[in-house]
Amino acid sequence: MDYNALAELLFPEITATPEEIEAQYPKRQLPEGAKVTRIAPSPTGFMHLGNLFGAIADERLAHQSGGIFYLRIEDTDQKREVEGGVETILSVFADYELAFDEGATIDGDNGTYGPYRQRQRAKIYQAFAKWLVQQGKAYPCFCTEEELAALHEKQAELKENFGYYGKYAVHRDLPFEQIKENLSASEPFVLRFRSEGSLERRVKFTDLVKGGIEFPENDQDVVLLKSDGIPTYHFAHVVDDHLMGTTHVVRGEEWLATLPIHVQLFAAMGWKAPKYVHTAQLMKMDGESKRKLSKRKDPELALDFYKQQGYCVAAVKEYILTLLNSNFEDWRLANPDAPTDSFSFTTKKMSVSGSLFDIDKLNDVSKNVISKMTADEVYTLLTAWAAQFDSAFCDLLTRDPAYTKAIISIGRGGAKPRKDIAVWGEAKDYMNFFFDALFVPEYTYPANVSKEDVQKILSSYAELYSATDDNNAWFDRIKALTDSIGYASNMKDYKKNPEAYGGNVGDVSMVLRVAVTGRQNSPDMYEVMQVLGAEKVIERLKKAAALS
RNA sequence: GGCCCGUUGGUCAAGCGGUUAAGACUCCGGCCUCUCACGCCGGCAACGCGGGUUCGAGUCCCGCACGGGUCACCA
Repeated sequence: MDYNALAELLFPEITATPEEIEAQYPKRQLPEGAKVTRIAPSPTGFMHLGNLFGAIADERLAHQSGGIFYLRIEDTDQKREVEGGVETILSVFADYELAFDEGATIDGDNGTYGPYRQRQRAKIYQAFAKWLVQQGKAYPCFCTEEELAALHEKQAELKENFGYYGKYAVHRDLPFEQIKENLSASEPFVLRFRSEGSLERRVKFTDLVKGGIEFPENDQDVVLLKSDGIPTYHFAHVVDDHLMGTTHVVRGEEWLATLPIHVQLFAAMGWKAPKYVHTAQLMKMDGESKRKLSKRKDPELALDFYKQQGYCVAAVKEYILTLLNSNFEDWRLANPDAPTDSFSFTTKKMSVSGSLFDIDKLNDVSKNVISKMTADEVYTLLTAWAAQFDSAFCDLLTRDPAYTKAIISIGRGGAKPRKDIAVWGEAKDYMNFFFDALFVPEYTYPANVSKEDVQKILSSYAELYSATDDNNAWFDRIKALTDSIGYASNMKDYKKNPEAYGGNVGDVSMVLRVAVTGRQNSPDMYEVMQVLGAEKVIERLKKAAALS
């Protein structure tokens, strides 16, 4: 077989040589040890937690080492591509503040190792494919989908391994004349790799997460170029990551099974393979068993869902980091206020087995993250969320920013900050009584306090309240009121001899709390009254008295 | 079915031949306290099974079981 003639027959319009292309992608000039990583999603219009998982690892690995983190769009499957898919990807990474040094952007590409969209690189892959054909390492296969399906069935019956290999690789040695004839009849074909691998031989490999692994060589004649001339993942990965100088490929462990193919392809091209980091899958409970997060089955794990619920970016990132590096949590405990970027991320601390996504843990992390924010930060994030998902609430929040910030400030700062909300979606319930429009009181008083006493407490306190009191003076007044109606102002006294009193200072406080906030749980009453203002407090006391 | 990866409390996980088998989340008590939250103290709860190796095994080896992944002109 004249492979040069075959190459010309197959790719008459491709003139670029591998050398010429390589010249356009010079070796990157980076400091010693700098890692080049990439995130390479498909524009399917859907991003979920798993995508972020890898992206955060990529970003840290690159930027921590003074390297490059870039975005490549893997749009080789036109069938699955949706309109705006690239925009979705870009907006998610923008939301999560993952900064790319180069790659696809909204108006094109940024960087000198592009193009960063694979379909635009078709000619590049084809040039390398042609070169493989010239060496007899690749050949056209005219099998139809039906024929391949039939082959699969036959192999199932015979209990043989599935796929296109060995004796089943029927078009492996098609005569030149036959190929020429098929081509002139416009028969579609794919370009397959001619595998010299054998299941008898084993290859050893080191994965940065899994450690040493060993597997049989690949014996499949995998598809390099699909019938539309666009490469499969396998070929695109090898060509792109070589040309673009990727040093570390971070990807999900579902790729482990195809690693023999990639290793084989790199060797066939005469290139050095990158280091691989196969990350354990994020799992989800499905009935009794765990399973990999699935795009189709788990829409609630779409990043959109978190955005809608009002999980803040910092919290989601922080949670992912705890999953990604097992020592992150301890580090955070020891360095509560350090920026996450100062944590030294390492592939050595990545888990080998898949972990279950735990919403309770995320909520806990989120409460901590929010509790450490300033009131201004919370105000900015909360109103931004509300603007998108609850515009009526947003109007209330932004009507008087100083007032809203005062609400947010309650219990904030100090050594023991409140941790009331995990997601912005909970904020409305938490603070509703501060807004008349949302104030729907439920006047349920302590059972041991008589109606008369409720009236007494409410009317007396309406006269007593002074907004200029400090916290102690404020409580002294309540205690005085408590004594005046024959209740115990000292809890210890009360506990010693409960029969001697009608109730205690806690009961009195509760009556006031119910009247002012319309419920039995609230943040610190003194602060609540300060924020509400004397006028509103007295108005609420009177309203409650009238309705009780 | 073949191949590959994995298996410590409900969840996330330390552990690297000798530990009372850490810690975090959840849950349950208690304390603090004007409620809640925070905080503090305490509690429940784990090395998949069977063989080896060894004075000694969660840790090493071999089987098995179970779970997961993968076997496309999808990535």
